[in-house]
Amino acid sequence: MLRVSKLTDYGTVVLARMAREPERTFSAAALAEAVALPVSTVRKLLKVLTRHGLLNSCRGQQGGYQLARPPQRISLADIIEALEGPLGLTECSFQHGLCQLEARCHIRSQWQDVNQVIYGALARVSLVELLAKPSNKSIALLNT
Amino acid sequence: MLRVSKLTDYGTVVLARMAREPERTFSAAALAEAVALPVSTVRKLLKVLTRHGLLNSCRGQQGGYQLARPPQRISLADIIEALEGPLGLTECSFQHGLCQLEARCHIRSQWQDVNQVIYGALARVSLVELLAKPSNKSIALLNT
DNA sequence: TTTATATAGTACTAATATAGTACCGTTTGA
DNA sequence: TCAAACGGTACTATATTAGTACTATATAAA
Repeated sequence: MLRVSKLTDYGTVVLARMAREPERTFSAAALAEAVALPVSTVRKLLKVLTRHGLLNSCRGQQGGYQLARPPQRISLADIIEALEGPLGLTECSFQHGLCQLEARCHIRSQWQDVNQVIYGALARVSLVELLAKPSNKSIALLNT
Repeated sequence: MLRVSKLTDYGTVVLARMAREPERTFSAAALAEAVALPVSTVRKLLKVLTRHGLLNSCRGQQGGYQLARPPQRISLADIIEALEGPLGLTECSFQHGLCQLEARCHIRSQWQDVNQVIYGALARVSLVELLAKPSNKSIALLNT
């Protein structure tokens, strides 16, 4: 239903939590505790986010994870791309040649436009906006 | 990967084809032929679109399907909602009480804003835009 | 140098959703 | 009356997602 995966959903929750203390280093266990999610799940999540450059990690005692960039420079688009791969509403908008209709299809380029617009909207929401308590603020921002 | 289902994808192709002859009544077989998709699949698709008011149907010999509204009044948002249910990027944005984190979650309302923005973008693309050959036209439109 | 802590990588199972198809019933025009 | 065409539903196979566990490696502190 045009839904992000649960892992992505969790990702935004976890990253938003981290954004409240952007300098702090969190262990997976501490984060799981803070957002009330299973440790295994949070661990998986953090690994992926690290691999995609949104987090820095440090092993060993006193190790943990830290935001790789200031919160205002980590967007929903970044998070979704890290956890779900490149955004593409249709198969054909993601990669050429997968769709057998491609030759006869007249609407491929239009889907690509739509993708770009949605990407733009998601890119304009950073962890800072995500964290902002009151609503309607981000909306205003997004519609510029 | 933030992707619409194949059925939705097919739906846009089929409806775009119908929009090229907005007054014409198409049988499922004729449409399937026109867009090179299996008849069974197209049949399923048309039934759902009819149930959701995007098409009018007529049974019997000489029966078939017809756009229920002028093409400029049928949007991607309509199509996606018909085939995938109400748009909601996260579970919680769709319905209250599903997510156990809700009480402790600070970003629910932000997701709702994001949904609205994406809905708006999809609502602004009608079958007419979808059909328009050259690209970058819809983009300009969408960013207003 | 040893040990406890913490991440990295991977693999696996279960549950869910999607894709695709078929069948039977009903309506309607010729 | 018959054939064309939609309506509803059910079913199977496949793919994806969700959740979890296990082993290896790195690091800081004792």
